[in-house]
Amino acid sequence: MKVHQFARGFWEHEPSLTLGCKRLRPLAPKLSNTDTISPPHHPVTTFDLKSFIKPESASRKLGIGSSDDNTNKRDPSSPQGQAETHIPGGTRWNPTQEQIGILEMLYRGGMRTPNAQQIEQITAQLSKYGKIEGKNVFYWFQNHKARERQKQKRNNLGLAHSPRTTLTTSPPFSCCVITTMDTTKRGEVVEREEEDSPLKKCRSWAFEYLEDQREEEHRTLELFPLHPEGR
Amino acid sequence: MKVHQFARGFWEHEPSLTLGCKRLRPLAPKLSNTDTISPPHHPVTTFDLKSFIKPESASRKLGIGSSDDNTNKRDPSSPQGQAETHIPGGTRWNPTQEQIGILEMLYRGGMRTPNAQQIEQITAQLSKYGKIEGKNVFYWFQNHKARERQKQKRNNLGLAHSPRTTLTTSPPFSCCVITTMDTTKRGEVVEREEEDSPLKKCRSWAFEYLEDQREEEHRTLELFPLHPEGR
DNA sequence: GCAAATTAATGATTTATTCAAG
DNA sequence: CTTGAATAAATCATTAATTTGC
Repeated sequence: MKVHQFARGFWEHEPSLTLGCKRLRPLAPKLSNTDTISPPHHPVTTFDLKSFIKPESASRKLGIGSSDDNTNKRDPSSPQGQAETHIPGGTRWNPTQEQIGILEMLYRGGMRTPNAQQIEQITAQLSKYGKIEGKNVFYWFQNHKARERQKQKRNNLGLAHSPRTTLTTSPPFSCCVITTMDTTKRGEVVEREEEDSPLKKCRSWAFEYLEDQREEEHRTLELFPLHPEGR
Repeated sequence: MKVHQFARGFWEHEPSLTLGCKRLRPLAPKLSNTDTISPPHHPVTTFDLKSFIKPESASRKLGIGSSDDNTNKRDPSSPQGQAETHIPGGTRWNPTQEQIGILEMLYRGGMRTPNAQQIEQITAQLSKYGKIEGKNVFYWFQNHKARERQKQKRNNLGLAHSPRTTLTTSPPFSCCVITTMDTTKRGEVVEREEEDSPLKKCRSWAFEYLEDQREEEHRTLELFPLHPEGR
């Protein structure tokens, strides 16, 4: 691996003096990290996070085994069927097929920037299919939205205009392909796990969730913060 | 009507504040931030949460319209969807003198992007001087950093530089920028300690906090992902 | 058939912009 | 006009695909 990491964006300061004086004092043994003090957060989202990880450091290993409280649970009974095993213990979120499916469905359904409450609910649902945190959901929407935009922009450049705006990308939502699914509701884990079952459930949940959200809008909405997360 | 959810702001809520809106409901047992923050032990805390509000598009509105979403989007005339949906009482943070003082001190001390844990601690401290939430702290750093940069850029342009490049903008952090503190910087602005304790304490806290942070860095840092958000 | 070496995707952060409260 | 808040755009970084040499 390489770790090149240089300060980005200095268009703002020239190489004039100081360079040499920059980092005297090691006090920031930040390994190879950025200059800031640490990891960050987000606008409203704040999630948190891991901080310094040294790519090559051997220390970080996945499975550390000790999973204290929250550790992952890697889906409960998930047959998942995939031969794969990414049980990462630790790095970035690696979405499962089901999770992606639900997210895309929500996206197609019109969701773009879910609020905290929605994120929480979505996360709760998705966690049935694999380890996931709220921030992952948040990021997914941010990235997906941005990348769909890029993609689209690229396409537009190629061919401008055209009255046909039918796009496969994000249909109005109402129409759904999902409808029927399985009437069993989003009941929790239905034990019958067939290969189709999981996906089916996902779709079902997403569909209902969107429906609920729509109703919510009509209704008043409670606003109040939700809980924090207890840390 | 609109009233959308507005969950904004939860990040960390203060125990008692409440905006006067409807926010009954105790919700989660958040820890009191003023209290000690050390929970069991979490490597880096995780804040989580966010809020984001989608004006109203998400579900319904979008649905009906044609897929304009990807079609053109980015219509210059229509900036972003934010706007509207403003809560009545929702007001924005109005920092007190003490709070600003501490924040600036931390900034001068090199802090630029505090992580969740740091934000939490800072917030706890600042809440002694007025209502404040974690996100306010986060935003403050974001904005301050960005605006210092702008300011600096403007200056550079105006003066075509000059050997003096005050690096107030983004010092790598290591350089001791901090020294100032109470050593009587210029003596002017500082009202000296005679003043009352408030400011003094602020400075004192900020100073010590930075010191602690530095030590922290030397010390180990655990790396490994961390837990999710609890709940 | 593998596994190092590349490359393509995409998760996670940071920076730039925008909007509006005061 | 200042600046808190929120989003979008740009980047960075890591993982999964894919390719390539053996």
